[in-house]
Amino acid sequence: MLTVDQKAEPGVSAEQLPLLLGDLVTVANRLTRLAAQSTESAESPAVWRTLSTLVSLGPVRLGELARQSRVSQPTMTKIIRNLDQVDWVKRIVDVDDGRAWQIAITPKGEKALHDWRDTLAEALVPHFSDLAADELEHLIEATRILQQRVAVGTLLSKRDDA
Amino acid sequence: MLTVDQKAEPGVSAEQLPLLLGDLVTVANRLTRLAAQSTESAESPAVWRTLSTLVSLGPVRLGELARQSRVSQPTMTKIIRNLDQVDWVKRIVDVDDGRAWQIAITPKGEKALHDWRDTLAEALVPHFSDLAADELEHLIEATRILQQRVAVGTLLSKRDDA
DNA sequence: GCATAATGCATAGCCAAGCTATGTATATAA
DNA sequence: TTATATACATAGCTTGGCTATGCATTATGC
Repeated sequence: MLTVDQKAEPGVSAEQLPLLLGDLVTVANRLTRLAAQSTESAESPAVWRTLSTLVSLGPVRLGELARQSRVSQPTMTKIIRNLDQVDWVKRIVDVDDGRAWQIAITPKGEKALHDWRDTLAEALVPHFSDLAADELEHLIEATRILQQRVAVGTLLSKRDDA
Repeated sequence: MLTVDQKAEPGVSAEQLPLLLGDLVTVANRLTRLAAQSTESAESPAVWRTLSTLVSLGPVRLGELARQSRVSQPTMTKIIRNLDQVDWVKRIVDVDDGRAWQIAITPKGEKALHDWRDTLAEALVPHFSDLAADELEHLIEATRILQQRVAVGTLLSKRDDA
């Protein structure tokens, strides 16, 4: 019976997966808009995404930060210039390479990110506070799965590194 | 036992929900970037989001479209101007109100959206094709839940309409 | 019916996040 | 040493965001 189940499931995902992905990406973008509008944040998702990456990875090269954020290097240069100006990140000379910078989040940047997350939670909780336990479980697991799958370098083939 | 379970769950969600929402919004934004980068789409998420809304809702007023997309009206005016120029949407005189327009998606726009979704699926499937059946189930359910919750007008309190 | 207020959309102006192309300095390879 | 590659900055462009304002139409109040 387990063998039969395993044979059946790949077929299901092969049929459902493409449709799911379209819906998933669309609703993800809607959620991003909901977050932006409900927090009335003066900063953009790119800012929070960048700061989150620095918290997760620690100090990292500017180019690597761009890669992790899935944006071009000049875009990241611009984002960092803005964040540097408000002291949310700092540039550290990379002693191993005279061309490179290490970018690190500052305590001020960590606080800003923390504040944003608090504001976000407060704004969004009313949309989700009546979730049933199993629904909440789905969201928790889906978040975990997505975090794993969107992480840079996890593609099954080498295409993601191309 | 059911009563005990129900009493326990609200407490869990009250503690976990804020943290989950921060992670969820962050990963949603990452997914949007993954989608944009892997499809190499010349169009932005705002375009696909707008076209998707028109498919879902049918012809709708420009201002209502802005509201459904959670952007300001002038922003939507700009987006529609671009979509009108490439014949992905059409403007229809609103016979009930001389100030208003009805905006509808064209067959050409529907095809463009369909093509994008195909391209998206093709690009993203390698990231998700090895999902276990239960993982896939979590994503499917989470997508359904999010679609419900980000829909305009579903907030528990009236704040979303303010 | 007329005056006033409200509404729907367009325009204006600004900013930030995206991109590709190019430039400059440094590091690596031959 | 020279040629090539790499890391980041700059330049220029576009689009999606915003608020403020303008204009025409509609709704409301008297």
